[in-house]
Amino acid sequence: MNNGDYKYKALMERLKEDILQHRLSYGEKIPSENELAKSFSISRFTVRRAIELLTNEGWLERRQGSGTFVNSIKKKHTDVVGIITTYLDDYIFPNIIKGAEDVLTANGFAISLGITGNKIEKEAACLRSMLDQRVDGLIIEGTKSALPNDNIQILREFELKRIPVVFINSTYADFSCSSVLMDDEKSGRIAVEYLIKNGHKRIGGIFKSDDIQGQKRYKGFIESCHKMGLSIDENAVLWYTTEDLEGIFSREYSSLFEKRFHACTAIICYNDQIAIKTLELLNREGHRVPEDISLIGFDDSELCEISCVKLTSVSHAREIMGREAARTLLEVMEGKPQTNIVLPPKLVIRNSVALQK
Amino acid sequence: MNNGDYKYKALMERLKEDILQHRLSYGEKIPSENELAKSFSISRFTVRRAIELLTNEGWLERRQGSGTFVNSIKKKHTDVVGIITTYLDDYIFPNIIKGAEDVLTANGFAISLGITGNKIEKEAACLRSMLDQRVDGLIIEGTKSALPNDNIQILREFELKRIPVVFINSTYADFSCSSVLMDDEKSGRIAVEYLIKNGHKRIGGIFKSDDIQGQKRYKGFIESCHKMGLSIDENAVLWYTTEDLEGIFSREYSSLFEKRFHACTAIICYNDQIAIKTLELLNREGHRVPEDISLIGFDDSELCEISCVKLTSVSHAREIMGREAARTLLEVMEGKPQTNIVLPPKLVIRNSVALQK
DNA sequence: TATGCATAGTCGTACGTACAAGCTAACCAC
DNA sequence: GTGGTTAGCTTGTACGTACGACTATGCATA
Repeated sequence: MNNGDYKYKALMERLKEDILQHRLSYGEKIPSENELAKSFSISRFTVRRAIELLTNEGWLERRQGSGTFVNSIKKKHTDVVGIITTYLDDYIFPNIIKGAEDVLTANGFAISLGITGNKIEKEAACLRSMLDQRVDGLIIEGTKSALPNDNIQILREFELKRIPVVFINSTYADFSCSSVLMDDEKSGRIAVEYLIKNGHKRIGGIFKSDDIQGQKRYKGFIESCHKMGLSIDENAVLWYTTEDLEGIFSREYSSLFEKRFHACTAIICYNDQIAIKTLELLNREGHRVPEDISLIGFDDSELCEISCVKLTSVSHAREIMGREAARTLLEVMEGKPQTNIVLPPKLVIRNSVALQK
Repeated sequence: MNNGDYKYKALMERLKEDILQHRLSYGEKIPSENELAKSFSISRFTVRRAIELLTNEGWLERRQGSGTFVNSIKKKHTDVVGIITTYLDDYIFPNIIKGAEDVLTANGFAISLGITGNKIEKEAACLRSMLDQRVDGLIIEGTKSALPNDNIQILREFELKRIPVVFINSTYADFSCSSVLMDDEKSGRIAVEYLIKNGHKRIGGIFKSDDIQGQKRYKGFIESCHKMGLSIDENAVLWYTTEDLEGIFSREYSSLFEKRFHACTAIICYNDQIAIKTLELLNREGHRVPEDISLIGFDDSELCEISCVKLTSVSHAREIMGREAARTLLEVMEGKPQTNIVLPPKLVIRNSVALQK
């Protein structure tokens, strides 16, 4: 025995490895303490120490009078699943979480919740907390998914510990796992095609740059524009980040707004929240929606119905996304392979788009 | 040593008791293994076994070379706080949860979420899951708070394990702990007084019977009626339970509705959800709100703004309740005494109440 | 065939001993 | 006084031994 590598630790490692390599399989009885002691030339005390620690960690289960058995995976479960989203209290997030909650609690899982506020440091804290809590699985909506993200390091720890992860709404470029997404490019295309069908030719857009969803919706937007033979005025595409949100709709910036969009007959807004803010700004500046300018949003949230002008929007699956994410997670937890689900959006027509003559 | 009561368990119990009774205080060094062995006339091996188990449970901390110390409370923490509410995705619940989430994560706590759907069995499952997860504290909105509830048995386990509990919205009659409530009686009074001020004399009500909030709002309702010299037509007070909800607003029952409320000029509805459903039913039957009949709701939720007739409602503290509940919980976790906070409601006037001539 | 009992094998508790590793405080040399 | 050394304390690892508690199995008996 050399400095630091103790016999009981060696035995623990050996047994763990045997389990991971399936030399010992779940439910199987391992050799008795005396046998292990003899074959490793150590005392029974030391064997017991190793087995005790492995039992605490959930690898083994001892039955007095019978023997020691490799634990079935189930027993290692904490029966807690983590859900990390950017927001909780507004917009479509309560619905997504509820969908997941429905499925998970029906399957006997408790839920640990993390809210990032779309801040990378908060995401890191949430992820680490989930690891500390030893969740059995994780549903996560990525934070600033279009930017390089250091938290992938922490996600790799989930991989190492064989904790399944399902992404919703977006994925990180450098991390492969299951996902449940909207077909955001299609959403973008649907929006543009509807506007063009209504005679609009000069279409502006407001998109979120730090978010994959924003980029994909933009991609659908330009694709459809090209396909339909419309040129894109890059001046009429406004990009913003999470941190810009308050600024761009403030009074100081309304002249900027005017300048960028004055030639447009319609604006595609990254989501309903932006669409409503745009609507308010336009009204403030004396423009009427949809008579002077048409608006279209995304996600078909409750916001669409709140304003006086009911907002036309491209739908988000919401509860269904939550349910699908939970279902996918449960499948992966049972050993099934990764899957990537893409949900189809639908146009929900209301009153914010007018026919352009 | 007699059957079953082992020496190491006896020592464990003794040490635990010493800690709980503050004969050993946090951070203090306990006698060395050899001393304990001598004074209890057991071997050092047995002492080590007891101390090892207590260390695993978080009571003690060993430092090689220094000694064994009573753990400061902090170390026993899982840093997880449970939140159990009846619903999650709609109404005011996202706001309440968000308020609590804000405060808790700012203080380094993770959140475990339980949703009961106002079902007692689901509440039991949530509570047990929280115990399994060893949460450090619990914020709970009671399920069917006006009915006797067996889950108090489980809540007593929280008491035993010294896990602080804070109730929101309502409390259970037989279980005393901290709470953050709305002043629901006052809410009821405010609603009635506003209607009376607007000339209404025949006021009906729809209240939830399985819920303390429902009973308190009703109490405020009748108190104010008596004070203002109005008699109450019991026929015009409709009680319902969680399970009735779909039924009473269905088409088959609209004649019942008609019969109960035909003499009323105004109806006080248990909450905005009920008010909106009542509004829809009344519209369906050809009554106009507020011209033919006035409506008033509770909780000042987003629903108030959604319908074509904006709903006058008595406010709920929402985020503030969540924040206060979290703040209270953190205080109790730090050893401060129980507190019961009552938040004041406010009337939010919109368009669903007309002046009665 | 069904029942009950003895038994061998397993883990659980408990003792004693020895030495290693880590920490602290007292001590001594400067 | 300062700084390094060391003695003596603590917990950690490891051995051997003994017996108790529990389980499964198979044999003897009814």
